Amino acid sequence: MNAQTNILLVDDHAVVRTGFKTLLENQPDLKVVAEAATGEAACREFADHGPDVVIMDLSLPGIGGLEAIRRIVSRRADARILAFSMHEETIFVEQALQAGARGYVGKSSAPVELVEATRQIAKGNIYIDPEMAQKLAFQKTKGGDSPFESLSTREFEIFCLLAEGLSTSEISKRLSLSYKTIANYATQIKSKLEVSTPAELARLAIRHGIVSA
Amino acid sequence: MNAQTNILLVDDHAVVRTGFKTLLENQPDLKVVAEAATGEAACREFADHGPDVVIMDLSLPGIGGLEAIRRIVSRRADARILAFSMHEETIFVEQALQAGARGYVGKSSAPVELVEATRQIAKGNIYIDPEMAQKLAFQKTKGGDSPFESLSTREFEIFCLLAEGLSTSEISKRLSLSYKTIANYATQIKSKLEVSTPAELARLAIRHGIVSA
DNA sequence: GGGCGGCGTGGGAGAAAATCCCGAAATCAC
DNA sequence: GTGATTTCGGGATTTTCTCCCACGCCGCCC
Repeated sequence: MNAQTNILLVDDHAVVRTGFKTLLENQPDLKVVAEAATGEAACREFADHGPDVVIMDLSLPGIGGLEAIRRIVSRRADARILAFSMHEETIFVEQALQAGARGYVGKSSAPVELVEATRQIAKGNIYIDPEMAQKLAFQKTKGGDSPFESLSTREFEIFCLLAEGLSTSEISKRLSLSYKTIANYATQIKSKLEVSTPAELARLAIRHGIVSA
Repeated sequence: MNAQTNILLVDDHAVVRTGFKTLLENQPDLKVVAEAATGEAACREFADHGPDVVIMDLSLPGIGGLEAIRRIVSRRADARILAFSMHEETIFVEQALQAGARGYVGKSSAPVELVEATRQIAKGNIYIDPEMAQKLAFQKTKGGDSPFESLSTREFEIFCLLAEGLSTSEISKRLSLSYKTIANYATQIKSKLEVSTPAELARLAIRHGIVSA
C-alpha cells in the first residue's frame, strides 16, 4: 500500500475539523479528501468518495454519529470508521464499537494517537484508546454497575437525546421514527433507569457525564 | 507591534489543542508559547509566560474555565483572554465576559474566526462570535440579565422543585395547591426561561448551580 | 380613594403527551 | 430452528399541558 490513506472527516465543529485536518495532513501518508458536519452529509460523502477511513465525531446534529456509523456500515460492511468523542464514559466506546466502528479515540488522547489510530484502522486493524480499553476491561471484570447497561443501543441513543432536552416529537423527527415509538421508548427508559420525570433523567445523565450541563 | 503574538492555549483535550496550535501557527504572527490542560495549570503557565493572549476552553476538569479566567484576571486585570466553548447557549458568553474574558468563539464558528478573534484581542479589542453576539443582543432587548430574575418568588420556588425532578402532581401535593396551578406555573416558567422540556429546565438549573446534578 | 399592574390561585376546553397493552418483523443466541 | 431480544408502531385510555379566562389581594402612583 503505497498510496495515501484517504480520509472522510466528520465533525460538526468547523474549528475542530480544520484543526484535525491540519494535524492529519502533516503526515505525508494521510489525506483528508472530504469533510462533513452532519450524519446525513457523512453518508453522502462516504458514498461519493469511498474513503479508506472515516473519522467520525459521535455528537452530531441531526442523526447522531452512532446512527451515521450504522448507516454507513449497513451499506458497506467493510467500512473503516474511527469514532471520536469528547466523552470519557466507556459506555460510548461500547456503543460505537457495537454500531460498527473499528476504533475509538477519546478527548484525553494524545494527538499522535489520532494519527496512529487512523493508520491502524486503514490497515484493517482495530484501535481503541488504551486508556479507554483499560477502563473498559476493568469494568468488564468486575461486572457492570452502570445503570445504563440495561439499556439497548437504541434506548441509549434516545436516552441521550431526551437528556439533552429534546422533546419526544423532536426526537421522532430527527430519527425519522413515529412519535409513538419514541414515547414508548421514553416510558421504557424511565422505567429501566427508575426515574419518573425527564428532569430526573437529565440529572442522571449529567451526573454520569453522558451530557454536559 | 512587529513581534509575534504569544499565546497560551488551554484545553483539556489534547487532540483539539494540537489541532488549534497547528491552525494558529499557520499564521506567521501567532505563536503558541504554552499549553495547559487544566485551570490550575493555566494559571501557572500564565504567571510563567505572561502571554499576550490566552485561549481558554470553558469546560475544564477541576476548576472550570470560568474560574480560571477569574483567577487570571484578578492577578492581571489587563489579561487578554479569549473564551472558547462547545456550547451554543448565550449564557456561556455572558458568564465568560463577566468573568473577564475579552472575547468568545463558539462551536459553530469558522476556523478563521478563531484566528481573527485572537488578533483582535491581542490588539486590545474585544471579539465575540457574531452569531452569539446577535443572539445575546436579541435576548437583552427582550429582558432579563439573569434568566431567573424574571421569575417571581413563587415561580422560582416551583422552578427549583421541577428542576429536582418532582412531577407536577408531586409539587401540587407538597405545596398544597391545585394541580392546575402548578401546571400553569410550569408552563409560565418554561416560557420565561425559554426552554420547552423539563430536561432542559433541569440542565439550566444545574448550570446555574440552583440544584446539584 | 380609585385606577392599574402584578402576583397567587385555579377552572374549562381542547390539544398533546404518556402509559399500558398488544403485535409483527428482524436479529441474535444457542 | 426455536426462543429470546430488539426495534418499531397501532389502539385505547389516562394524564398532563396549554391557552384563555377570572377572582382576590397587595402595592403603587397621582
